[in-house]
Amino acid sequence: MRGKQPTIWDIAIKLNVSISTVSRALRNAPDINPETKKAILDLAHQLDYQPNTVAASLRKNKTDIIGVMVPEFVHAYFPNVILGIQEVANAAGYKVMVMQSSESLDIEKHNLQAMVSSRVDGLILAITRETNDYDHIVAAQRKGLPIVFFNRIVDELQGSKVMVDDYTGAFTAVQHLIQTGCRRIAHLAGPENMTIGRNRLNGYLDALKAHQFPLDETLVMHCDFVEGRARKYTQLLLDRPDRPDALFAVNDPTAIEALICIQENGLSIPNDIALIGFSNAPHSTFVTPPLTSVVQPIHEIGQLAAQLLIRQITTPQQFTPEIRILDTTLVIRQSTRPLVG
Amino acid sequence: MRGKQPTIWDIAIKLNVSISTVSRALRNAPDINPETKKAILDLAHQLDYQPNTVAASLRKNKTDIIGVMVPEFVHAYFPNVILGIQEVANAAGYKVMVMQSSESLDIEKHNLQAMVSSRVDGLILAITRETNDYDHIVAAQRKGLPIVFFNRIVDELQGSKVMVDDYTGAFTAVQHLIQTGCRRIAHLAGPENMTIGRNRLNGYLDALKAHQFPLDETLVMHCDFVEGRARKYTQLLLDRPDRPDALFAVNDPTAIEALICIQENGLSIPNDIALIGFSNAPHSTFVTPPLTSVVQPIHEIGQLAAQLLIRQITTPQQFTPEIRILDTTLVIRQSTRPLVG
DNA sequence: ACTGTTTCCGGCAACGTTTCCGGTAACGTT
DNA sequence: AACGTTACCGGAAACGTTGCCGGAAACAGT
Repeated sequence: MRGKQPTIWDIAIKLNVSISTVSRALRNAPDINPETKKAILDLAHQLDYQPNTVAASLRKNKTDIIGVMVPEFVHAYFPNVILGIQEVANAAGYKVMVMQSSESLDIEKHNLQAMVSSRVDGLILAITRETNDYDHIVAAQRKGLPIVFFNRIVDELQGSKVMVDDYTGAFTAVQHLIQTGCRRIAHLAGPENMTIGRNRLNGYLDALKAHQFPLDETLVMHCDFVEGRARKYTQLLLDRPDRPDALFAVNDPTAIEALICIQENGLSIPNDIALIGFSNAPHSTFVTPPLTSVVQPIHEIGQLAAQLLIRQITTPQQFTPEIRILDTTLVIRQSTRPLVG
Repeated sequence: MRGKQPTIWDIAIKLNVSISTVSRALRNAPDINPETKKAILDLAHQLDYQPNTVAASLRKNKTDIIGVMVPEFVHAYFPNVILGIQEVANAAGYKVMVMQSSESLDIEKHNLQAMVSSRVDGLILAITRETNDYDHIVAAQRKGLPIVFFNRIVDELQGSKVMVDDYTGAFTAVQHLIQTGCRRIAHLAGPENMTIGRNRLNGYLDALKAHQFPLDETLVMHCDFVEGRARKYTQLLLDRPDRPDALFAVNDPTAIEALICIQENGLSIPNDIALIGFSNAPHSTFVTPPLTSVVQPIHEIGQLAAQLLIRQITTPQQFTPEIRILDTTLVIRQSTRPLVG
């Protein structure tokens, strides 16, 4: 930004008042004459004055910026929660600064540094799939940076967290597969160090157990959110003589990879293999057949995370970490068999 | 950010040097003794010192932040160009601040104000579909804010622009429909005030003309990027006695709406109706049938936009607006009929 | 011993705000 | 007439950097 921008100084001089008065007028403080205030506001408008927030931030020791870091945003999930975040953040007078770590721990560290250097007032964070030590995050927290976690939750970190009821969601999904006649159900799983992976796995396991299904550990494939792995592992499953007749995927992108693989093998969904995803990315409705999926309230996750963070920022003294668990619902489409009876 | 962070002052005192020296060490200036530099760097590391960039920005009159504003990022297009932007921006030492206008002119204005208030060094901008006056943008430019435009381009604005060869892309697409035997080709069009809409429309029209097709203006439906409209208009087309046998959509989200509508009417793609999209959002490969589409180099668009912007920021004196037009390629999948012969 | 040059460092003024601490004038109250 | 109160305003110090300018010391060349 090259061209000199007008400052409160310019306004003050032109109106023969002090900069204090101008400042008072601009952020409508009480101690000011309505007339002078109007004059200042008019001139400010006429000059198209835009306050220099970086100066204000320095002085106030507060940037009114909320940082958001997500592993990626080419799939629909994260953009949608960011939508929710922006909604409540903007309403509360905060700007939102989005960064993506591209599932890389190094970039995550680097971005985190940039965030604290930029003195964001708080951070909403979904860690990388490869984030396995948390020193950088703890260090930032110790510096006083409020962080709320979502989606990629990990027990080792403390702070507010918003998550969904992964266990029940998974349980219901697998139960539905069982009730529609599936007998060998495989799981394309997420990373086990995250609750998102562990809880969905446990829901899967417990649903099998509840229906007296034998446990076959070779049926859980750890795709761990890495692109392309679901496709490979699905192929492995299809090549087995005791091929499964259903797949429960840890999320929709994983499910869609599986779907493509299944169809490439000339198998039909759901007759040969039933398929359930998790997340309900919008385009899970576009694929053929439309994907049965465990829907989470994506938008609400973002809103809630922002609310918790803002509360922590504004009233830090009475802050205690809060863990919020939102409900999921199973949306049945055509990638699973119809319920008989 | 509550807890007091260490400053160069703390380092200076503890080491009995001046803050100037600390500053020199930190941004490795030449005039400094390697030993003192090492001592400072060590202590900085030990204290986990993170420079206060807002102070530095104020002093340097430069934030090293590039703003990006897009109408939305729940579809894959914009996230992907942002990826390209971040790549070159980060490599050049810039942070990226992303905002979305949600296709609302008011939000666009508001966000733009926030951007100039935050004193971003430059802006990469795709305007809203409802942006029809440009005063706010021109005002920002007059203040010295470098802006490069992409995707949503408009003749009334000047500045660097990166776009794709919409005309040729559209022409080739429609020509392909003709060559595969389609005889009544409709166009689900974009807004005509944007070159993206106008050029694709012209490509469509000229392709028809080049093959001596009669012009039927009732076959171009102005969907203008508004959600749901493509579906409605496709239904109108399908209800006509002289139903078209092909649709050329202004972009992929529009195409997918049309696809759903067609299938709901029990018609087959491409036999009853062939369909071509534009943009190649990744999930256009997931739908059934996979979408024939005009592919644009999305990633490259972002990279190029960032390069142009950074050049303008760093060497403003020798700046002249640059308009870059990237090539598209037609990727043929199964939503169009096979080429005979 | 003198100048000139190099190497390193400190002082200090900015950058544009906010905000505390007063101060003055006008007014009402005793 | 003296005082307290109110309403408004100005001065000035911060916030944490950067970067110019100058200065001291050390060293080289005459």
